[in-house]
Amino acid sequence: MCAASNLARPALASRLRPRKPVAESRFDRRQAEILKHATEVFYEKGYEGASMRDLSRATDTSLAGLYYYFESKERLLYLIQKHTFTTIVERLKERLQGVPDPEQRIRIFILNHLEYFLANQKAMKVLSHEDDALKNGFGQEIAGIKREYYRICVDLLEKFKEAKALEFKSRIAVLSLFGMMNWIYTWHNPRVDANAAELARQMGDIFLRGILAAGPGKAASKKKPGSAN
Amino acid sequence: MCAASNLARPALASRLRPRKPVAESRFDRRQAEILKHATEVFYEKGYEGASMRDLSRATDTSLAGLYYYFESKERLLYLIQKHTFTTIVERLKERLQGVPDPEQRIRIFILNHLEYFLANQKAMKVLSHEDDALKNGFGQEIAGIKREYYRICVDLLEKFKEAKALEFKSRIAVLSLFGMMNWIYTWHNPRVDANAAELARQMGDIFLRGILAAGPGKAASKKKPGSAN
DNA sequence: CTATAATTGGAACGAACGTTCGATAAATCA
DNA sequence: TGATTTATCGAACGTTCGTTCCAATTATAG
Repeated sequence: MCAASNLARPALASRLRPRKPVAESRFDRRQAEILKHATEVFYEKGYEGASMRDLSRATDTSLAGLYYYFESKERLLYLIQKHTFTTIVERLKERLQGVPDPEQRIRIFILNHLEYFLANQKAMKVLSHEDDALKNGFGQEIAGIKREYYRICVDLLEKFKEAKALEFKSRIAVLSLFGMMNWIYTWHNPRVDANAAELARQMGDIFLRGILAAGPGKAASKKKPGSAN
Repeated sequence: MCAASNLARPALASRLRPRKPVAESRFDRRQAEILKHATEVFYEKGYEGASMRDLSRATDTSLAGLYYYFESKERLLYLIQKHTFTTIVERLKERLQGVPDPEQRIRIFILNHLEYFLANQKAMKVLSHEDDALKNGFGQEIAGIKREYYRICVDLLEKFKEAKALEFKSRIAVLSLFGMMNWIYTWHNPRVDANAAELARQMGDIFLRGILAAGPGKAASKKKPGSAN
C-alpha cells in the first residue's frame, strides 16, 4: 500500500515522519476519511460545483485543516481518482490469474468492473464524470492508468476473437462494452436493479453473444446465429 | 417552429413582438447563434466550469448583453438541452413512420441516435454530462422528455421481443444500449472512427444478436460465471 | 513536568463568480 | 425628420471561490 508516501505533505508537515512501522498513522487515517467524504460531495455536486467549504462542512474539518492534509482541491480529486482506478486494476489482475479460458476471462473482467463500480458507485461516477478536470500533470497520470486498463480489455477480446476465429472490430467492441458498464452510474438503483453478479451475467450474455455471432467474413443481421464459423 | 415563444424575454424585451410572420427575427437569430457558441464552451469546460465571462468572450457579446438574451446561466443550459433533445425525438418519430418491421425499427432508433449524436456531439455531451445541473423546475421538464425517449425505446424492444418470442429484461437491455451509444462522446474521433451509419451497423449487430440469442427459457452460455467472490 | 511537533480554527486575501443598472447606440416607424 | 423601441455596453453590486497566515490547541517525546 504505502499510501502515505504518495501523498504530498503540506509545508507544515513536510518533515520526514520517523519510525512509523505500523500500517497507517493517524495522519493517514484521517486523510483517508476526508477522501471518503469528499468523494461523496464530488459525487453530488461535481468537481467544479463542490467548494472547499462544502468539503469542509462534510468532513467536519476547518477550511485550513483541509489544506493541512491536501495541498489543493485538484490534488484531492487526483488522489480519489488514482486510488479508485489503481484498486480496480489490481483486483482485476488478481482475479485473472490462473484462468485460461478466454470467455471466462472476459466474464471476469465484466464482473470485476461492475462489482467495483456498484460498491464504489460514487467514486466511480467521479472518475467517469470528471476525467478531464485535472490539469496536465495530474491528468496524464490518470490517463495512463486508464489506458492500461483499456489495453487489458482489448487483449482479452483479441484472445477471444482468435480462439473462436471471429471477426469484429476490437475497438468498437471494447468501447461498446465500457459504455454498457459505465453508464450504470446514471441509472442503477440498488432497490430496484439486480446486483453486480446478475448484471454482469446479463450484460455479459448480451455482449458475448453479440460478438460471438460475428463469424468470419460477412456480418449479416438476419438471424444466422448458428454458424459460428 | 415557433421557437421564439419558448424563449423567455428579459425584462427590457418582454413586450409582445407584434406581427412577425417570417420564420425568425433578428432577436431569434442572434439568440440561436449565442446558444451555438455557448454549447461549445459548455462542452469544453462543463456547465459549472464555464463562466458567463467565458461565454461573453466566446460569443463576442458583452456580459450585460448576454442577460438581454437569457435571463440566467441556468436558462441558457436549459434551452440548449431542450432544443437538442426535442429535435432528436422529433426526427426519430418521423423516421419510424411507415416502418413496420420490429428489428428495422430498432436499427432506425440506433442510427438516428448515433447520427444526431455525432453531428451534434458537443450539444449531446452537454446533454449527457450536465443532466442534473438544472434545478427543480427546469430539470423536471428535461427529465420528462428524456423519459419519453426512454419509453419509446422500451416499446420498440418489447415489440421485438414479442415478435421473436424472446426473453430478456427490457430495462437492462435498453440501458445497455443507451450506454453503448452515449459513451461515444468520450472516445469518438472522426479522423479514426467510422461514421454514424457504420457505427450504427456494428453496434446494432452486437446488440441485436446479443438479445436475439436469448431464446425462451434458459439464457445460458456454456460456462457459469466464476465464483462471484 | 516541559518542550516540541502535529493538528486545528478564525479571519482574511485577491480573484472570479452570476447578476444588475443606467446610459448609450442602432434600428424601426410615424 | 423626430419619437420610440430594440440592442449593446461599461461599470459596478454583493457573494463566493480557492488559498494563506497565524495564533491557539492538542498529542507526543524526553
